[in-house]
Amino acid sequence: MAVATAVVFVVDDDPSVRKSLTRVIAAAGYAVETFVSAREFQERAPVTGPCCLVLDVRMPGVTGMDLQKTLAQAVHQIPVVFITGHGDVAMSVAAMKAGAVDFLTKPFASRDLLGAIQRAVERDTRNLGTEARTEEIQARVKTLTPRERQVFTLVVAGMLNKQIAAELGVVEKTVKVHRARVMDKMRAGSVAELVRLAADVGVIVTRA
Amino acid sequence: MAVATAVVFVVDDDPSVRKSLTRVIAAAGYAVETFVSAREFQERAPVTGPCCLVLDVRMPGVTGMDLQKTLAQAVHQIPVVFITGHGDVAMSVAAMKAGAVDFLTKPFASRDLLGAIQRAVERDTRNLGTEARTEEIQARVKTLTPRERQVFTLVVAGMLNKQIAAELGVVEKTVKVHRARVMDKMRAGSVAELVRLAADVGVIVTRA
DNA sequence: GGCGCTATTGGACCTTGGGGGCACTCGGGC
DNA sequence: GCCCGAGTGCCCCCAAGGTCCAATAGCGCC
Repeated sequence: MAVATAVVFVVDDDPSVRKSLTRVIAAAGYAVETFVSAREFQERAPVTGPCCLVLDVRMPGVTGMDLQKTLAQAVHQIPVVFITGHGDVAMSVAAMKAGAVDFLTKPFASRDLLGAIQRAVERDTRNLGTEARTEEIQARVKTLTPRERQVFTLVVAGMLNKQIAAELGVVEKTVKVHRARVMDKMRAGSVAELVRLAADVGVIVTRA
Repeated sequence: MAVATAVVFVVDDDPSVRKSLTRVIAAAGYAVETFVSAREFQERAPVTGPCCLVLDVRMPGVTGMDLQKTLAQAVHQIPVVFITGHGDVAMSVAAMKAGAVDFLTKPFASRDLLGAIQRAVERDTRNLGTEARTEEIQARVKTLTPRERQVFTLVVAGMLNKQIAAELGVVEKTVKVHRARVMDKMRAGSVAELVRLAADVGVIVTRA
C-alpha cells in the first residue's frame, strides 16, 4: 500500500509516542523522521519527494495548529494528519477546515492512522505533480518579453492576428513574429496546447 | 451580508430548536424552510436558487450524517452546516471529511452559525454557477453527431485537419465540414474558445 | 415501396488566416 | 560599438473556412 519513497514526518514532544508511531509507520514501509517540536521541524531542510506530516495538536511552544497555519502560507502544502490525546470538537473542526487530512483521537487503531497517512501521501503526490507542471510552465512564461506576453494573452483569448495588431497598434507582421516566438518559448505545438498551458497558470481571458 | 434570495433549510426534530433557528436565520435576511426529518426534506421539490442546509446530526430515523451521504450522491451538492447537542470528535471529523462546511456544537453563538451559513451559501452560489455552465456546454456536446464528436476531440488535441483526416480515414475536406459544424454547434468563435469549452466538460486529450 | 430527413462523405474553387525566411530599422542598455 | 527587444516590408507556402454541388446510407413515415 505504501508508496516506497514517501517520507512521514512525526512531530510530537512525547518520546514514547514518537517511538511507537515510528515503529508502526516504518512497518508500513514509509521512511520516518521525528521531531520534538514544531520549531525543530521547520528548521529541517526543505522536502523534495512525496511526504506528509503527523502532528500532535498540543505541544509546548508552537502548537500543531500553529504549525498547520504556518505551513498553509508556504508554496508547497504538506498534508497534515493530526493526532491528539484530548481533542475537542471545535479544535477538530478548525483543523479540518484548515485542510487537515484527518484528526485522530488517542487511542486510535494503527489501521486508521495508516489509512490517513496513505490518503495524505496520495494527496501530496498529486499536488507535487501539478505544482511541478505549474512551475515548469511559469518558468517558460518568465522567458517571454513584455510584448510577447501581451501577444500570448491575446492569442489565448482567441483573437486573430489582425485583431491583435489593431489592439496593440502594430502591423500584422509584427504580431506574427511575436506569436511565433511565444509558440517557441512556451513549447506549444498548437494553439490548443497553448491555451491549455495558459489555463494551468491561470492566464486571465478578456472576452472569448 | 446575506444573499437576498438564498434559502436556508433547517432539518431538526426538535420544534423549539427549529423555532429559534428560524428566528435567528430569518433575522439575517435569509428565507427559511424547516423540516422535522430528513425524509420530509427529501420529499421537498428540488431546489432552484442558492441555498444551504442546517442539519441536526442526531435525529430519529435517518440521521443527519445519513442525509449528508445521500445528498453527496446527487448532482447538485447542497452545502451542509451541522449542529449537534452531543457531538464527538470522530463524528465531526467524519462530517468534515464528507464535505460539511462547518460542525457546530450547542450551545453556539448566533454569529458562528450565521458565519457558517454565509460561507455555505457562497459555496453553493459558486457551485451553481459552474454547474450551470457545465450543463450548458454538455447540452451543446449532446447535439454533436458521433463523427463530429470525434473531430471535436481531435481538434481540441491540437491536430491539423490533414492529421485528423488520416486518423479517421477520410479526406481533409470532410474534416473541414465536420469541424465547421462543431464550431457552430458548440458556439465557439475560435479554437481557443473551443479548447476552454472542452476543458470545462473534461474532454480527455490524447497527446498534445 | 417511395419520400424526406440526417449523417457522412467528397470534389472543385476561392478567400482568408497563420507561419517562416530574409533584410532592414530603431532605440536602450552595457 | 554591440546585443536585444521591437517593429516592418516582401514573398511564399500551407492551413482553415466557406460556397456550390453531389452522392450514399440509414431511418422513420405515409
